[in-house]
Amino acid sequence: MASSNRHWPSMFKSKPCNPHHQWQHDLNSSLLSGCHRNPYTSGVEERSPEPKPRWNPKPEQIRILEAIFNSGMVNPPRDEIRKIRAQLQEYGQVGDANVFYWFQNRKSRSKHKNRQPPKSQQNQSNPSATARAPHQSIPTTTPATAAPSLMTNPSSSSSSSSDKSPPKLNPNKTTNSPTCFSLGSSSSNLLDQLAYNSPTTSVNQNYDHFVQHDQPFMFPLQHLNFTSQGFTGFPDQHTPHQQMMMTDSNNLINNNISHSVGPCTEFLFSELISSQHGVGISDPKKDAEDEEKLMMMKLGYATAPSATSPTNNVPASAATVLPLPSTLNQLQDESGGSAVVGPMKSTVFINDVAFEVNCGPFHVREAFGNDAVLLHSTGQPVLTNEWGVTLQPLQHGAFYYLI
Amino acid sequence: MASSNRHWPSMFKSKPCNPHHQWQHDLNSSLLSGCHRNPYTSGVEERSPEPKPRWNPKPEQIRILEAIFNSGMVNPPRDEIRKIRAQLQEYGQVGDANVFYWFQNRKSRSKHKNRQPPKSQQNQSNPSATARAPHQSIPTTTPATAAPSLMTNPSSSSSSSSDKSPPKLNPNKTTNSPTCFSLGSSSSNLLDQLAYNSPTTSVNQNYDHFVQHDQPFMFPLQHLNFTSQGFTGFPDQHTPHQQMMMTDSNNLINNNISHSVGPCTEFLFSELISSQHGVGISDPKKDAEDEEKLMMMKLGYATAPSATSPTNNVPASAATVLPLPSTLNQLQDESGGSAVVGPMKSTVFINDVAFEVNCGPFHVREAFGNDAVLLHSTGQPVLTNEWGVTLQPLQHGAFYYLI
DNA sequence: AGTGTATGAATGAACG
DNA sequence: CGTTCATTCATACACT
Repeated sequence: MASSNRHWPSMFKSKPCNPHHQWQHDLNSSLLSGCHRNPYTSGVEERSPEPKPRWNPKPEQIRILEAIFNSGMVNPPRDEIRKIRAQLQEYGQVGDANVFYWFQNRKSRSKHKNRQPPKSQQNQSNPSATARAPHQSIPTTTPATAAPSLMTNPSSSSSSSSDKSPPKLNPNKTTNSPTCFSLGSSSSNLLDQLAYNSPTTSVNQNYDHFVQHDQPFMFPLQHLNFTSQGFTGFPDQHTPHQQMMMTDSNNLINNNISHSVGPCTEFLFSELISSQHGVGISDPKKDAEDEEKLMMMKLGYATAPSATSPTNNVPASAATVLPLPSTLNQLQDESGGSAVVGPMKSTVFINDVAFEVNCGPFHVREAFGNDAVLLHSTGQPVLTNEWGVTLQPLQHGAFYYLI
Repeated sequence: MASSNRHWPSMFKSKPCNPHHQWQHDLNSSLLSGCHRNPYTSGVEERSPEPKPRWNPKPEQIRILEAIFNSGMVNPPRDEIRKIRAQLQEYGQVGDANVFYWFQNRKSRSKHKNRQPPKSQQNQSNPSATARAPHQSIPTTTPATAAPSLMTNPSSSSSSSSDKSPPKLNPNKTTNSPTCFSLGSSSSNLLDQLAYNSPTTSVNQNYDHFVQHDQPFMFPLQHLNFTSQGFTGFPDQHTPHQQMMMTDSNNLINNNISHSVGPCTEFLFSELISSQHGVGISDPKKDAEDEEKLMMMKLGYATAPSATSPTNNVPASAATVLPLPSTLNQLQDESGGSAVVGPMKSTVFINDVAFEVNCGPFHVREAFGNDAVLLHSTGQPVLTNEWGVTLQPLQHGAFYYLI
C-alpha cells in the first residue's frame, strides 16, 4: 500500500468484469452516439462488446473533485480514492478508476504550465509579425510570471515520491506524514503545508496548478445541490452537524462567507496571500467557491490538507490534526470533532481559508512569516507581541486577512 | 533526452487568465477561460460567460501546419510545438495549445477517416457522404495521405500499439520492400534531407496507425538526420548537422537504414517523380503548395511531397495531385507568405517540391543521381557540365522537373 | 430556416 | 508520470 497507486490502474483498466456497466450514463441519449463506434476493424468484427460509455462526471461531482484537488490532495491514495468515489456516487455512478483517472489527468494537465523555457523560442523570421503580435512568446501557457520557482518543496516532495515507488518499506505511513509542517519559521510555512501536506500520502507537490492560474473551476455558479440527497457522502458516518444547514444552504453559506469576506480564497495559500487586498468583493463565482470549500470541510478534506478520513478510524487523528508545532492547524472541522470545535481548537478563516488553530495565542509569524500581519474582518489588525504571537486567541469562526 | 522532451502534453488549456488577448480576433478578455464544458449539464443552465473565441487558423498557418504534418511530424513534441507556434505566429496569434490541438485533431481525424471503409458500408450507413468535398477549409495540401505501401519501412512498425483497442487487425504488413532509391551516389543529399529532416528532435515515431488499412494516411516518414549541408533550416539553435537521434528507438532504426538510401526516401522520391505528370506548373494551387514547402524548408521540416493518395488499392496511383480546385488556392499568397527565402539561397521547385539551394551552380547529379536531368518549366533542359553541375545557378523561384 | 460538416477544444481512458 | 488515443462538445460555415 503505501501508496501505490500504481497498481490501480491495473485494476481497473478496462475492467472486463464489469457486470452491468456501471458507468452512469443513464438515460440520456445513448442512442447513437455510440453507435458507430468501433469502426475500425476492417473486416473483422472485432467485438467491442461493449463500448463502455465513458464516465461523464456530473457537475456536482466535478466540483467535489475539484475541491479536493484544490485542497492539496493532488493524488489521493487508494483509500482516499475510494472514499471520494463513495462520495461522488451520490451524484451518479462512478468507479474508483474514474476517480483515479480524474486525478491523474487533472494533475497532469494542470501541471503543464510553465515549464520549459528553453530559452530561446521565438525565432521569428519575420519581424513584422512579431511586431504585430503584442506579446511574445508564450501565449498560451503564460507562465510568465509565475515561475516554477516555487516548485518543489523540499521536504514534501520526497514523500510523495516515496510513496509510490519505493514500496518497500511500506511504511505504513498512514498518518504520519513526515514532514509536514514545519510551518512557521521558515519560508514554507503554512503555505506549504496547506498546499502540500499529505495526510497520508496523498498530497503532494504539485504546485503547479497553483501557479498556473488556470482557474480551477468555473462553475457557473449554479447552486449546487449537494444537499440533494442527504449528502452524506461518506461511507459511514459523517458529520452531523452541518449538513443540515445546507438545505438551502447555499445561500446561507454564501452569505455568510461572502459578506464578510469575499475575496477569493482561492485554493491555495499562495493565493491566499496574494488575495488579501480584495476583501469584500463578492463575486458570484467566488461564492461558489466558498461553497465548495465548505463542502470540503464537511467532507473532511481540508481545504487544505487534512484528509484522512475522519470517518471511521480516527486514530489517525493525530495526523489529522496535525502537528503543528504550535498553533495552527488547518481547518478540518469535520469529523471527530472538531467541527465542532473542540475544546481545544477553533476554526478561523484566513483569507477565506479555514484553519483550525489551537485555542490560545496564535503564532502569526510562525505560520505566515515574519512580516505577516493579520487583519480581522472588521479591519482591525490583530495585535501580536514582538514574537509575532497574538495577544489574544483568534476568534473561532472569525475571518481574518493576511497582509 | 531520450524520453524527456518528447511529446507534448496536453494541457495547456487555454490560457488562464491571460489578460492579453490571445486569440486573434479580438481580445476580449474578460474572463478567463473557463474551461468547462457544460455538457449535458443536467439541470442547470449556465451560460458560458466567456466566449473565448476559438482559434481560427489562417490559411497560411494551416498550410504550414499541414506541411509539417505531411512531412511526417504527426505529433510533434513539445519543443517542436513551440517552434511551430512561433512560426505560425507570424501570421496571427496562436498558442501552443492551438498547435497542439491542431495536431491532435489532425492526426486523429485523418486516421479516422481512413478507417471506415473496410467494411463496406453495409450497415448503418450513413448516407451520403463519404467523400465530402472539402469545402472551405483548406484541403490544402493535398490530402495528406501517402501511400503506405511503398513505404513502410522495414523496421518501423514496431511501434505497435497503434490502435489498441481495436483489435488487432491483421498485420500483414507487407513486408515492405525496401526498395529504396538509391538516388545518387551520395545519397544523402537533398533528397534525403527533404525526406527526413528534422533538425532537431522532432520526429516522432508514431506512425502507428499508418499501417495497413487501405488508405494510407500520411506517411511515416521519419526523419532521420542527415548531415546536411545546405539547408539551414533552423533558426535557432541546433547545430548544423546533428542528428540526434532521438529518443526513440524507432528512429534509430530508421536512421540506420536510411543513411544511404533511405528506404523512405524512396517515398519521397517516388512522389517526386510521379508528380511530374501533374505538372501543373503554374497552377495556383501548386503554387500554394510550393510555398508551403518552402516554408517548411525554412523551418527545417522536410517537405514531403504531397501525398498521393493511392494506396494499394487504388486504381491508379497516379491520381495524386488532386484537384482541389478552387477554393483553396487563393489563400496562400496573400500574406507575406513566402516572404521567406533567404539571401544566400534560392528556392527552386523541382517537381513541385520546393528546395532551397545554394546560390550558384547546382549539382544535379549529386542531388538526384547520375542520370538526372532537370528540365525548366519552359521545357528547356538545364544544362550541366560533365559532372552534373549546372552551368548556371538555378533560378530562384523557378520550376524544374526531373527526368 | 435549419441541418450537416469541418474542426477547435476539452477531457476521460489508457499505454509505456 | 508523461503521452497519446478516442470521444465528445461547441461552433463556424456551406449547402439544397
